[in-house]
Amino acid sequence: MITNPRVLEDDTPPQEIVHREGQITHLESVLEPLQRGQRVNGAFIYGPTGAGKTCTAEFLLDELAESADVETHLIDCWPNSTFTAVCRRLLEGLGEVYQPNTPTDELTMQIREAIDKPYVVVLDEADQLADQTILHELHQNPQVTMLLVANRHDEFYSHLDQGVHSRLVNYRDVEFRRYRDDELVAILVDRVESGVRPGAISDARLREIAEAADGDARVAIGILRNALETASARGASTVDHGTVLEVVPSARREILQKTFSKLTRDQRVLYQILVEAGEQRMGEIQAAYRERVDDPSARRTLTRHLKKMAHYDLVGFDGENSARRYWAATDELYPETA
DNA sequence: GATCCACAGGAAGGGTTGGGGG
DNA sequence: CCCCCAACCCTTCCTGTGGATC
Repeated sequence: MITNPRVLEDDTPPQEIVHREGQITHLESVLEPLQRGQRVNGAFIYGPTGAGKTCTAEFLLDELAESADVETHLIDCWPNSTFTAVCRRLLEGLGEVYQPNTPTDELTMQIREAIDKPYVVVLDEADQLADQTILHELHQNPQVTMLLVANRHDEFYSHLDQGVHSRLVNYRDVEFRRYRDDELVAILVDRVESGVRPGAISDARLREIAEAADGDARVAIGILRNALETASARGASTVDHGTVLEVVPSARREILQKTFSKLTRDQRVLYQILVEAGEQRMGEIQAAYRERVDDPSARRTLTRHLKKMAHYDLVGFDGENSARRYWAATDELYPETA
């Protein structure tokens, strides 16, 4: 049934980017002066997960690298949130040797010297940067064009310090909204055409998958793959309605599991507490946490964890200051660890 | 409306870790 | 093998603010 498993992985780039023409045109026009060797400030790309931000950014980088004399690079700031970590990725991308324990000002100099022609860098998950010095540094380099990618526009800008903020004012904003169902169907069709035996899955099934995915392309592709694998394991020749409905939870759980695996012990305990107790305030969470852990971390650390988990969409919260309440975003129990 | 409380989140300092050089 | 240094994560301290209470 599946002829090319690779195209059913959510991190495989699509044959062609569908339904992002507006954003692509906009970004191309922003980057266009690079073709004539002129300086370009950059852009701020924002929207929910699974809306095609990273995918589109990668596409633009490839396109640029082919058409103009520019160096391009994409850095995921989620695992590279510190100044040094980003510098390290930058240097590696520039073909330089990164020497551990180099003082930060030397790293800065090394990067300045290594950038000897126009350089376009995508900082994916830019809202995860713990230190904004790198934004400052890259911005003031006339050779560098930054494409910043994050989930929420206002949240990102409000966390910038004044100096950086005022410099990014003239960055162009490019919004990616959730995909509509018909757009998700088009994305799935693209995958099916290049990786699935013709006739194995009908348009009606693809539409059901799109509806269940709730605007998230990554989820949609996950459901598609699960449905095909399940049907084919049963020896069926086509995917039926029941199979789609049946695999939705496991496809979602699969994505959740990936996220779970990145959590620390403290984060797992916090999540468990929220699943079991429902909506909680910080004081209650901390009390429950202290009962379960021998060497509890401080309150400040816990709020940091919760914030981070909220970014993963594992935890939700609402309210300001003393009115704040946290809850688990799903009711999926943390898988037992041996 | 004054006061207190609970909390968020910034800033600064310390402990720990790990690589490099003597 | 030991010391130094940088990084990084955590803690402590602090300020600001919304909500509750009287």
